[in-house]
Amino acid sequence: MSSQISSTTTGASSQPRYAAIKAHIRAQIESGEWPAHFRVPSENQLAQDFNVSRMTARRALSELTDEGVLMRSQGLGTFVAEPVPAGSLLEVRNIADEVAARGHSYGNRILKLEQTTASNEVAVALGLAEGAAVYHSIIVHLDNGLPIQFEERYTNPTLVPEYLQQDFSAATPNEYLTRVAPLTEADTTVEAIGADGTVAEALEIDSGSACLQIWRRTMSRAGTVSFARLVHPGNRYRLGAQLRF
Amino acid sequence: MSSQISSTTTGASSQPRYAAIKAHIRAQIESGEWPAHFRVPSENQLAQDFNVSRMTARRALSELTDEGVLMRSQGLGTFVAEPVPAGSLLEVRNIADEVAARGHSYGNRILKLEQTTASNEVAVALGLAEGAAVYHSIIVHLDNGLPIQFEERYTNPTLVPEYLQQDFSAATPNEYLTRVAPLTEADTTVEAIGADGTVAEALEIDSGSACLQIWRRTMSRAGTVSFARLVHPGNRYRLGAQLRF
DNA sequence: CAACTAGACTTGTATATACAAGAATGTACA
DNA sequence: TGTACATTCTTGTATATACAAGTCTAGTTG
Repeated sequence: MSSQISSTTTGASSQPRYAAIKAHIRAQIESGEWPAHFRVPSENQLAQDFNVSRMTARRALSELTDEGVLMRSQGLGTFVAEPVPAGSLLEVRNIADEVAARGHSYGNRILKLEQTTASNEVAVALGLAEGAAVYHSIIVHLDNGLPIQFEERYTNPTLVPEYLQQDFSAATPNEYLTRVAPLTEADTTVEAIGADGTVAEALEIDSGSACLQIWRRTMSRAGTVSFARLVHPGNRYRLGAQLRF
Repeated sequence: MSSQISSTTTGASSQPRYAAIKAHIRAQIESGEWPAHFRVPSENQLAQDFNVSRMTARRALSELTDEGVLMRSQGLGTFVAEPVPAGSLLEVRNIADEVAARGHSYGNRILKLEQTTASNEVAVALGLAEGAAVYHSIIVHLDNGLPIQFEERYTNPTLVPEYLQQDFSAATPNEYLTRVAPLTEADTTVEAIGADGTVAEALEIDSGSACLQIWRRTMSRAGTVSFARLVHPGNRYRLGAQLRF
């Protein structure tokens, strides 16, 4: 019943031997044969079944553990892990939609809309050379007339050439960008900061008061589209996410 | 010329030998000594420097590669990867693991561990009657001795009766809870606040300075297990997430 | 019966060794 | 000059071995 691997030589050709063991285990789990908490064969057992050394069998189990597929416990054994949530919550949502969903009126103030040269930080984030031309916009979003988000955005002009000509009082940058350059990926970082002078004035809050700052790099197939810094007054905004296991 | 291993016994005591190598490499990178794209010593070089076998040095490099800290290329060498954002937003992760993953030492201070009665807010969150008995704990988590998280937690005693008897210096509440009551779902809310007196003192920061506050309700099959408020100093913590579309 | 102990598992760490395979640098030869 | 080859780095795969350490079971002992 056990599959016998014939070739003695190590660096066979196509794929390493531990990959075959990983594939086998994955197949059992995906077929439902091995449910969550099922105890998978031990290292020694797998080594025997697949005719490899224990260290090779171990590698298969270790990698699957790192990948969240299995769980191991010294002395007990190796078990199939709970299925992962995988679902990406915390969608990249349009602030205007969010305000509308609350039944409030949306508005904005465009503080800046210009072409400038990329600083080192911006260049790295957008994958451009330092000093390259980039579009730069600063917009304050209003919820029932009250500032709710300070948006500073750097956009890649090679991917979105008509950015500066847009009417952002009609459609937000986010809305426009997702239409012209469908997103494939986004890096998001959340941190707490004290508002500096510029932000405080724009959001009509005291300088130094706690704000939620979100950095977001959005990428489409062609490259990094845009790099935005979104600042919310701490007491007027919350980020929510629901995770499932 | 071959490395002479003095101590014959393998499992020394505190931490494995490859961990020391990982920590060393991390330190060089974090100090700026080794910038992005810097070529790190080869497996053989590290093996010699740290007086371990090549396979042990290799393990350190491999794990750091899996963690996104390094990049390897057969025939060329091992290089420092582009810096990536910290913390992971989506997964409900153990703060102790997160600290350990950074190669830092974890510690905590238990400020409170008691049984009390549920306020209205707590009762609603846990699905209990107002005034019902709940467990209440306050713990400060340390990263290299520096406070990095203030954790205030209310736990449902009907689901986790032995909560108060746990030794939280050994396993964090998160760790313990996920063991005894496997999670099925979690609500997470992130906001920015100014630190109040209690939090400021516990985190050793100035009162009023910006903090990331995370509310998290964790549910298992049997009901709502726990309701936690996690406060991070804004300048010592970031939440990151990578979303795919 | 309870408590301890010894063994038989398990995973975890560490080493020494071998060969495969990618990449760079030199050197010899046409 | 330039191509081909050998050398020497590097990382990647695989094995055999040893001991450490966690967990359970069965047997022994008080």
